[in-house]
Amino acid sequence: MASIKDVAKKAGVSISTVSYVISGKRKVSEKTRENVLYVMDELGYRSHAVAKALASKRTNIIALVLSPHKRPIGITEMDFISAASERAIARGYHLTLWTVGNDSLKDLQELTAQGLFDGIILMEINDIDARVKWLDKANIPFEIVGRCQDIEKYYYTDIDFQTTILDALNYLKNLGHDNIAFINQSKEVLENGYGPVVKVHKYFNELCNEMNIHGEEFFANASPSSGYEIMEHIINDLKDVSAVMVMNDSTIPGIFRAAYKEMIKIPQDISLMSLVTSSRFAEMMVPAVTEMAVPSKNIMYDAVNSLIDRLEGEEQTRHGSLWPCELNIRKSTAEKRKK
Amino acid sequence: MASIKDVAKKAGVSISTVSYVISGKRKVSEKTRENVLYVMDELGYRSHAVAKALASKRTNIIALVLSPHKRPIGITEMDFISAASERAIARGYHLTLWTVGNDSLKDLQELTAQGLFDGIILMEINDIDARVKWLDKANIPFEIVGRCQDIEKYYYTDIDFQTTILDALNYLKNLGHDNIAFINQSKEVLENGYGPVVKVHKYFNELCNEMNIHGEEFFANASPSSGYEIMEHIINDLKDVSAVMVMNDSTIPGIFRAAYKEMIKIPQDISLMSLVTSSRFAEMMVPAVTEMAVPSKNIMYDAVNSLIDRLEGEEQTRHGSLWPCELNIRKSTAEKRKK
DNA sequence: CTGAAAGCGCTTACAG
DNA sequence: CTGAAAGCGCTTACAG
Repeated sequence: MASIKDVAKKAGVSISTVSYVISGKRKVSEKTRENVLYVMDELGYRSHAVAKALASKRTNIIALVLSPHKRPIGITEMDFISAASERAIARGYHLTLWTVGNDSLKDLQELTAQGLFDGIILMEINDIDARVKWLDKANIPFEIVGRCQDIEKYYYTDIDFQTTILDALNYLKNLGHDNIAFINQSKEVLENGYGPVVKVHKYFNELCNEMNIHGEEFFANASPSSGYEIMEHIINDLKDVSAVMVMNDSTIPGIFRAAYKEMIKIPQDISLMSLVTSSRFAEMMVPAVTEMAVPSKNIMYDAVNSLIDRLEGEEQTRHGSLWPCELNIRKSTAEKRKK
Repeated sequence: MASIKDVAKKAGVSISTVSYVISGKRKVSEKTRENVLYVMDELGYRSHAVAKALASKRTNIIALVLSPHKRPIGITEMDFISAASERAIARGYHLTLWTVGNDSLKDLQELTAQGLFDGIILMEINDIDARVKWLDKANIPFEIVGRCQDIEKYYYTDIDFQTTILDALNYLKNLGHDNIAFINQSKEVLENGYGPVVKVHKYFNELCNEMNIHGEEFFANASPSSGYEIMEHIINDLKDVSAVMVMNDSTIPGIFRAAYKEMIKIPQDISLMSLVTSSRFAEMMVPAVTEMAVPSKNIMYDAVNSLIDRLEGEEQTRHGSLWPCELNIRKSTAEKRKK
């Protein structure tokens, strides 16, 4: 519990000198410096984060905002969180988790008013997002993980959905699949303008056209039963479909159940591929699911670094970066079977 | 950005009066009180968390310590984290995630020295845990999620493993299973004294004896392939085993794979039951797995409440509480088949 | 019932 | 190269 005052007294120098030894913001003679350092070590001095924050107007804490009620925290979200926490700590910051309720704008205002956070990382972005506008106007440093309207005005990191869908379709097409069903998230989420769903919806349809693939899109709730229903429909009514793509992890167990019930083998009869998933999830399925895996580490490293760089006043050349998902070929996809 | 000073000036009272209106720690005449409240609202005053923390020596931040490198964060951990964050926010606190590296004691010392945290929640406890002793000696309020040596000296919340195993064995026995294989975590983890593994190891063997069940315990790494190997062995070499119990989520996909390969049906030929799992995980399996689900909300609510109660100087009657896992019967268990 | 003032442990302009 | 001092925005004993 030694304070800077104790160190100063014992070292026979002023408080400011100790402070400058620590921060390096002013030249200190080598002799005093060494002496101060020695005393600091002897007393086991650690700077008091709160006092430092009050004086310097910097807390070294950043907040990650999540709304678990709107979008439950799954493995993918968890990967984001731990990557962010790791990166923040590595750069000398703390990461706090701020789980907001329904009125997320109001919660965000509460959060920032306390002056506890140097910066904010916003996830689960809608195309028109009141929080983004407010943070911008309030002049609070923030980083978007996702994209929204006028994204070029802000700092962001996101998945490159276009490349992701292109890579996925290419992979399936090379296996001979040219009639593909795609299970997206719910229509409601699409209409709310949730970025990933909007983008994937757009690119899937565009790229199928360009690539001469017959693509049919379905919207499912985040539940196994919803996946079950749609898969039943695909198996029974759409006999030409030979591959199913999903961007809705929760439906996957239902898809397997329907296939099992209808005696359809994955991948022999129908190939299954998951988009924007966590590897840890895809590996848990039996058979393990071929996926386009979210590069969560890359994304969060970028986001946290960009935010902290700005907080520390570094030059910013970058405004945003996009990371495609990575193809992990596992056991749920195979060549289209000859009829 | 209105400060307490602005409010005081505009309301025509002293700073201390404003402060006392906010805290309620001193009687203020109804008239002044209302006036101050009115001005506060008008100026949109919010107390500055950092200044408040420095003056009051209370930051209202608690830290949750995790070591993701030792024990990757799965769905169960995630449930703990979000329950804790939710509870903390509901009580006016922030929850920060502190992910420590290999030398977790040193990291913990760093963490606490900064004076940023009012209290600490420690998870992933070993039977002999240097961090517990150190926190105790340093007189830092902390709560243990788990148990260790001399646990009655500390505050803790944990799973009631004895009841959990008892309930699980009873359930299986009532289905006619009296020859049960149990897949625990690795021998290494057991020898390191990791609480859940030590306890389940003990109770499984004790209770099987008492209940006249033939129980055989296996130790597996946290990987599908490890589950695959053991399940192959069970199927081929232990023909009398009719039920498998697991406390090692990561092995489960491997167990299913081995069953599938050996043409063993779950649950018709062998029942499968998972212990200390998250429902979200168990429901993802096909078939959905019968489990003893971790009551993560209850546990974290208890832990966070107990810690905050102590921080706020409330009387503590409770020292520790134990929560049994809850039986969720799903599709992976059935009556023992007649030979 | 209320105010003036010290103090929390730092940072940083000001002065020498 | 270094020190004395103001100030960050609060809380709380002290005084009346």
